[in-house]
Amino acid sequence: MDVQCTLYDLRCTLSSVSSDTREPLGRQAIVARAIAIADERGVDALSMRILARELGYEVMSLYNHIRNKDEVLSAMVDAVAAEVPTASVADDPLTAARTLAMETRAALVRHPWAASLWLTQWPGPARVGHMEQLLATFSETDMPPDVAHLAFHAVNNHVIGYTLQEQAMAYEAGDAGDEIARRFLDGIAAEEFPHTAAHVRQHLAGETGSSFEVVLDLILDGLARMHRADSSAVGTDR
Amino acid sequence: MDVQCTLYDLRCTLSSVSSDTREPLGRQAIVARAIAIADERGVDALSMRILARELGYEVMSLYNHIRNKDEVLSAMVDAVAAEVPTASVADDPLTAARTLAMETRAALVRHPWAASLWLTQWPGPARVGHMEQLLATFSETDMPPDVAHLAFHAVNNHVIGYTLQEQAMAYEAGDAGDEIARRFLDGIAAEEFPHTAAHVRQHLAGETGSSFEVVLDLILDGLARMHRADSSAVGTDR
DNA sequence: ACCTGAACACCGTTCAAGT
DNA sequence: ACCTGAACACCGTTCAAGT
Repeated sequence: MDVQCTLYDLRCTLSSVSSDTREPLGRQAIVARAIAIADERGVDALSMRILARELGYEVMSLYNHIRNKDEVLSAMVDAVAAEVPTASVADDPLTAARTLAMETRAALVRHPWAASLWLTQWPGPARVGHMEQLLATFSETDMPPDVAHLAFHAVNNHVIGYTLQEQAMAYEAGDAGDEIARRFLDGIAAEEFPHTAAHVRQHLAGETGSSFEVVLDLILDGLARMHRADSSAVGTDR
Repeated sequence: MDVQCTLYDLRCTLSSVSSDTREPLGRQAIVARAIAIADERGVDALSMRILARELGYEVMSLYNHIRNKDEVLSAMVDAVAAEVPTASVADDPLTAARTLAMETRAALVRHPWAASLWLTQWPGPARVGHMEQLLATFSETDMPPDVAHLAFHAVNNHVIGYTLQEQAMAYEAGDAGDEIARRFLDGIAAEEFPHTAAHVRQHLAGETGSSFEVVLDLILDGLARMHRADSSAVGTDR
């Protein structure tokens, strides 16, 4: 027993002196590595076993620091939510909402796996903070509460829905996102589906740049108009 | 060899006469059963092994009729797309687009697993038909092509984004969708996140019924206004 | 032509044992 | 306190053998 202790201590000493290249395991290190893997190779390539190997540990060691894989995924999205900068207080509420939407989208584009997890994973603190912020900006407008409620969902849906849709399009293609559109075009009978063929061709021609912003503005303008119509009570709308 | 053939034939005869309760295997039967399982227990509960067992076959038999699981999933969404009734030709284009959006949403609500597959799975014939139809209705308006292109994405994003978002909310709760909202409310500090707490309370109070339609109309109105502004060239907009 | 047993290379997670 | 070997109950898919 004396011997055992000595050997153990020796090993600890040795490893602390040098030789042990791996960083200490912990929730933060795990999540950071998971994000790196998902960024590089997609969420599908993220397994607990691979995650552990890349960290230099065995699979089971992870469970000393996190409850299960779901907790890792939750923490990953929350990290993305934390990347979204808080909107400037100086701006008027609606443009603050606009830039918040743009920044959220930017974060989701930086981490293409995040949009779908955003929907399915239980919201962590950063996500709740993000909600709070968007809701706060709408409450600073003079929208009535029910319109503000609506505004939150409309903007949120657009940000996530648009990004998901876009990423689904580019999913299988490598950097050349066109590849997939071209393959799709080849697959359908252009004479039977003329509008679809034309639509895809518009995409290939790149005539579809900033539609995220255009639709976002359309929604925000619609909301502004809505509450203006509301507050002017009797409609001298036109 | 003679004996073998006889035995085999005998078994075939017997089974065709009675005894063999299971229906013949085929692409259609497989997809139908897969949809039934996903409807009842969710997509996560759908494995090839379970699917085969419920059909009365071994797993590997499935691969005589379909290439892989992905093909099954693709066929499942396409079946949902096929459920969406074609819009009446009598309506004016924008209301036709509106009812098409509503019907699509209804189909996605009937099959809660379908919305996320809609985004990730390669579109089959019914999905292409669905695209074609929505694009066709917008092209029948007098929108310029670029606005029609935008309209397609805006409406599509809303339908899928809204439904996904909504289902994410109700995901873990059983029939009582409130359960999850209440749990969320308990989890956050109401004084730190007042707007978020208020928002969730609005949901619990049920003050949030038809927001899908309201936002849809907001988008469609915005689009109509947009092309009206476009076509009247010089803006006598107000 | 269609069904299937055995096998392969994976999963996430638990539990008891190690230091 | 933290790490880990062995094991459990799953996956999707292939291949060669059966009738």
